[in-house]
Amino acid sequence: MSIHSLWYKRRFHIGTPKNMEKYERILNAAIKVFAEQGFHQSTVSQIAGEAGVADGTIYLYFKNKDDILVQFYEFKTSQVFQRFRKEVDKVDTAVEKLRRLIYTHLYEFQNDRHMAIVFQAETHQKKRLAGEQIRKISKLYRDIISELVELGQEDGTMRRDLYLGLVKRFINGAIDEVINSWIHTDGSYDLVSMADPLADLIIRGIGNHGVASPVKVRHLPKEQKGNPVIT
Amino acid sequence: MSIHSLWYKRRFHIGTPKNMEKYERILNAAIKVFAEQGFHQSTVSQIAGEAGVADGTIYLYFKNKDDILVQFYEFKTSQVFQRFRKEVDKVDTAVEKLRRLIYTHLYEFQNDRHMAIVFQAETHQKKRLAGEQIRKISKLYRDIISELVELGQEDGTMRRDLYLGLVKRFINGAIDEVINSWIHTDGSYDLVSMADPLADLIIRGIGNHGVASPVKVRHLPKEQKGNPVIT
Amino acid sequence: MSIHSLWYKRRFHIGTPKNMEKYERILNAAIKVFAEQGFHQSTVSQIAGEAGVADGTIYLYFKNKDDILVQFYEFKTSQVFQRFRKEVDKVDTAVEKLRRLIYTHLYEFQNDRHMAIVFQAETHQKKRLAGEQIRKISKLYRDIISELVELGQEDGTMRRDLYLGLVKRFINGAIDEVINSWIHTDGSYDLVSMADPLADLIIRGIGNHGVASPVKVRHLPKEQKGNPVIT
Amino acid sequence: MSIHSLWYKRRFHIGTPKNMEKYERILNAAIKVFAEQGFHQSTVSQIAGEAGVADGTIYLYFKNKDDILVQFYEFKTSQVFQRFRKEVDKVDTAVEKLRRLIYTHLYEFQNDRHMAIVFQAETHQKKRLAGEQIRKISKLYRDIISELVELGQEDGTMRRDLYLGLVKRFINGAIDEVINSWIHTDGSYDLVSMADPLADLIIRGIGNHGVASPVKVRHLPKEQKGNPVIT
DNA sequence: GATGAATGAGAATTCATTCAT
DNA sequence: AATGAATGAATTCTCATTCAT
Repeated sequence: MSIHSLWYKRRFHIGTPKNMEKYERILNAAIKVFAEQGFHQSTVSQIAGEAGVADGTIYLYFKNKDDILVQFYEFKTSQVFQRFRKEVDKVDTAVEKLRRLIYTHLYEFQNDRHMAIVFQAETHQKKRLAGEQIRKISKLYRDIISELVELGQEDGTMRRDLYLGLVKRFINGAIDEVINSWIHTDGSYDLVSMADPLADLIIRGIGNHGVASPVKVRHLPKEQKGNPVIT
Repeated sequence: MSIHSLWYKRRFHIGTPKNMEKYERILNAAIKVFAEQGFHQSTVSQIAGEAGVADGTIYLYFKNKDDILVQFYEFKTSQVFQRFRKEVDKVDTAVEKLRRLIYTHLYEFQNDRHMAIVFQAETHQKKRLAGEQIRKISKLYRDIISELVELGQEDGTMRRDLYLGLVKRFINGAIDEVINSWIHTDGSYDLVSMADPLADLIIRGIGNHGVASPVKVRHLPKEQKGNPVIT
Repeated sequence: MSIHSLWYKRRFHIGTPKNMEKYERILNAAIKVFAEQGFHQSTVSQIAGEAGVADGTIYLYFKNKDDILVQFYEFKTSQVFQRFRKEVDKVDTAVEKLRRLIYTHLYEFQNDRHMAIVFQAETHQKKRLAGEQIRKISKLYRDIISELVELGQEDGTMRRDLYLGLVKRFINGAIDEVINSWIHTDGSYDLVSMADPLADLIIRGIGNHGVASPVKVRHLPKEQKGNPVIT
Repeated sequence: MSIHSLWYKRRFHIGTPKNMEKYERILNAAIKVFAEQGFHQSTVSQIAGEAGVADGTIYLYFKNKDDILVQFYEFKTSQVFQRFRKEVDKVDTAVEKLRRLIYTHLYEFQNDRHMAIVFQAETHQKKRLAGEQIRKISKLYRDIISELVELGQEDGTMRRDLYLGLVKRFINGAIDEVINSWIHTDGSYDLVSMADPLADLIIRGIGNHGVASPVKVRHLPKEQKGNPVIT
């Protein structure tokens, strides 16, 4: 009867604990291997070896190699991102929410380095294997930021002249790159300790407002807009 | 000396103009193909086809497939980044320099979309094929930012309490993600128009300073640092 | 004697009725699956699924996948062919015997389409998995024809100038192809209705004897024998 | 430029003689291997080995393993069958045409035993890989027979009470099985020598017409039609 | 006896790279 | 220099068979 494949069970959460254990073992092994070598450089054999199962066993739990990445997002990453939401909901003010988002983000990624590496690498691919899943997660993340900024605008702690679409990317990107750097220095420092200074930068910017000379938001002359003057 | 390979010549720019033309043709074809399919999904045959040369010809100009990516960074990307340096040097104040950096960055990436896509995707891989080149470019970029921030601190337009290592990433990340978003929406809007608002965000932050309630830089209680309190 | 396999019992018909029932269930399921997909395209899992048993159970009743085909011939097909013998024995004249053979053949194959399909397909393979069984059955079939023709020659209803080896194939082939055509048109017409006209053709041939111009059994000129004259 | 694949050239006959030579070498090697082991038991490696090329080379000339079989029918078998048509057209009377068809058929199959084996085996599969090609060839063959019989009916040498659809299968099947038998006895006798006796059987049938007792076309009693009486 | 998860040998296919022309 | 046919190592995936439960 068995079509020799259990992966669909997983999708619908009907697995027995025993199988679940092996499923997670393979998934974690895969993430480790992906983190070390990148998705395309990794072979199914390596994953099987790392998980301590036979090559064929992988295919009982995953449709194919790509599906491992898909499920990484669906099953592992989205768990983490749902935790962001929960954490953010625990505090009330916009600024506190932002701090907590950043803190949790860095905290979770620091505590699961392999996930962090795979997430950062694969999410930046244009042709992504797990496009659907990534889109769902990104949406969740940007929704959190949107809410948070809108709240801040209401309670007066955040500027009202902000283009939300840009702000979301601005915040997201700043956090992302801090994580990236940490990854590429092999996690040699405490990522979480960057949370507060980073939140501070996002909120206050790097300008020295109102102190010495107030920032003159001097825009580039119009003619430069269309074409950068390479004088 | 039956030279069946010219790639080392290229590296040191000793190619004849005629060959140079073919070299660039192949490199551009490769970037286009990489942008469309990702490095690993692209085949040497596809690149050759796009460049209008035979498969074997690729190996007269490049050591191997990986080398194409290496030279993309060495030859193409670094050109662009050197232009950043030039542009930034043209203005004097820190804030102007920052604006010009962002502007040029977005401008150049918007004008060479294939480069932008390949750069964003491949640069985020941990196991990078062109690690050395990327590091050089990143260094160049971060040096520009460092200088710029230090200048700003001297002339009083930028905060003096900034951890430079973090600021660099903060700025880099914010710009990066704005580009990423643009790529993933298929470049449907004018990326360059984001330059000024983005510079503004980086300088002023999102906080509403001195207006209503000044931002209380309230740090999370100490005990939360080690472990996020999931209360 | 931890017997984890009963297949040898089956071979000698010592199974208990209960097991026999499961044995037949699996065999029929296999034939159905083989008929639909061909032997090589069919998987043991599919057969198990069709039979409503676990994959491993198959191996309690059959030595391996090939053995299913072997037993198909040994157990199923040979039953049918023995029925041919019985039917033929019921009538006395050669012509009646031939008619009855054809009729029964078409009748049985029409009534067990899966058997017909598997039989026709697998019997024509040169490297046959069940070679021994097929040979036995073919022998049985040809023996029937031999007897029948010899009888016909004795009672004067059949020509005496026949090369028996050829006649057997002639008859066998004609019947076979009629069944084949029926299979490949998805059994859309009544196969049994072909019995009489087919018998007629075998007995009378297609020639218009003694009516208009008697068939001149004109043989090709000698020189054409060794090599077809492609004039 | 090359997509590393030449098979489409072959399809449209644009190959250079040199490539053509290799194409035919592979095709013949494949047919030999298929004949010896059956299509499914044969591996691409075996074919490559037999042809004296690398495994990958196969894929320059054939889309995939299945395509080898498809092209066997399209390129090799159909050539042979077109020769049947030519031969048949060379003579005028129906009976001569039939003799020549049978003769050529046996002659060609005897002279290309591997082709004969593969043709007989794969053509009888219900789920055929080269269904389209087989259908074309079968049509061609049956058209020849149709014409031939119709001609015979006109010139009075063939019976007018024939159901053409059945006659075609009757003739086809008789020839087929003679070839089959020859294959399965490892071609130990002269197949072509069967041509005349076989043609004779087809034309005259096995009945002893007009000599002793004329064949009473006695049909089985009606009640036996629906259900064979297994008394 | 029955099960079905696990195994791993084996097969098809791809593609970077070479090299004779 | 340029070509592109040929190569064969490497990889994914399948599935018959086993065996602990």
